[in-house]
Amino acid sequence: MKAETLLVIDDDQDLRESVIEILEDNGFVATGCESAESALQKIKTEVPSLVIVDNMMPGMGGMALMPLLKNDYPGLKIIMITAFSTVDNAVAAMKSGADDYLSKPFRRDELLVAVKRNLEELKFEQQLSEPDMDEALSCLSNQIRRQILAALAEKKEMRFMDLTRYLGISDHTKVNFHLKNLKANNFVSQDREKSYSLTPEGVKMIDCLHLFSKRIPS
Amino acid sequence: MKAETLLVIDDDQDLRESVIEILEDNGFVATGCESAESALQKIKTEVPSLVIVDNMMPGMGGMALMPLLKNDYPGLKIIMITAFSTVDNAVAAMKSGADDYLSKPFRRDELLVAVKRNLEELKFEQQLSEPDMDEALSCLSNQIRRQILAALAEKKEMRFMDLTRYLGISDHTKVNFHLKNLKANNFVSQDREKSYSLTPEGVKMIDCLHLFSKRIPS
DNA sequence: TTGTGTTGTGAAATAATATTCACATGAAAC
DNA sequence: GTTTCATGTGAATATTATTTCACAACACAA
Repeated sequence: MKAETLLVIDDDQDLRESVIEILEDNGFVATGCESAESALQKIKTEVPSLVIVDNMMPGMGGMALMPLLKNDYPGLKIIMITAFSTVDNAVAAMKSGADDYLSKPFRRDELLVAVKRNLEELKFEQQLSEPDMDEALSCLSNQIRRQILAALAEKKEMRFMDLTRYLGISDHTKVNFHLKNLKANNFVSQDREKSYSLTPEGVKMIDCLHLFSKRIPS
Repeated sequence: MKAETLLVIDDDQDLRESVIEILEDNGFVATGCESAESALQKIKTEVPSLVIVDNMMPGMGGMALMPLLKNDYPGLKIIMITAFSTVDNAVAAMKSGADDYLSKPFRRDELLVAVKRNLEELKFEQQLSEPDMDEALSCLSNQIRRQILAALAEKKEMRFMDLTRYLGISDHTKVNFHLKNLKANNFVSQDREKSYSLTPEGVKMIDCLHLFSKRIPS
């Protein structure tokens, strides 16, 4: 995994270089651009993980640049810095795609906190194709298993044959098959009395399903 | 399609009622709650399209309420209003899930513009045709397809062989197979120039994956 | 004891998914 | 024009997932 690079876009050379220095002092790899236009050019050859962009610049301003960047590089994190900050401006910046917003002058640690936090979030978001998501999703991709989870979420605890009848499935071994699968994935557990119930992980899965169906009402 | 309802959450009865009146004068259906807690309760029985929430309230504040709402009802639009607004507070509000932010006191038309704009956005987002859960989940249960979606989300647009190489898969027909699947499910489309990109539904799937990965790491 | 319902196992059959291979087309490069 | 790469198809194969079936242990009631 290659190092994350940061790009500082600001027409004020002093500020730009001092920001770069702060970042480099803290182990980041940072470069600079003096305008939005040159930044767009530069990013074509190397896409940074995060850009820090000034609002007011000759030519294209930071506010106009951000939608372009987010459009071409949706994963890119953007921190906007601005001298004459107002609430409205901050809200507009966030709506235009800024992930964070700093008012000038800012302290060195404010900058670093913002940078680190956003890089953390980026890393987190990039974890999309993780292995244990595999199991969870393939488990959930089966309708009967979803029904079982839903039934257990509803009834809290059920015995085997009650469950199969509840689901209206005639072949009990079929239910058993899926139940075993859920047990193996630790979404369902069986207590001493042979009753089945959701594990905490199972409850989480139900949660996910709810989010899903809310996000995908059909 | 039933009328959109708006919910105004504010402990200040005068302000709450005047906001509701403004909204009703303009043809909206609006109700009120005097606390975050009672709002959570109320929303369980009827989910509004948009909520207007005050920042400072006894008990749970608006800032704490928003993530809860966004978590349970991701489609819900939230406008935060606040008396002592600062840039930092506005930024924090937007990061916590606010879709818009108004400083008190606000003019009647500021409120109305914000409400209308957010309801427009909501309508727009809902117009995208919705995939169903079975298809969505079985599509997402395959790792390569998730990687393709993630790659396209990241790069916005890719040609076939670039995608194949990007994923590090030697057999291009394998990628083709999954790409065809994604195309068939309308998560990915191909433009005139043979480049592949996410459809709006595909973007939604990426969203769902994010929801997922935020929940799974226990 | 005999029957009846519950809860299970494992193997075999079947269905669904995924991978590989052999080949084809058209565009660009040499 | 020949080579090379990008893009793609369809059939054969391999792999997984799911269903079905035959059977068995146990409890409990008639």
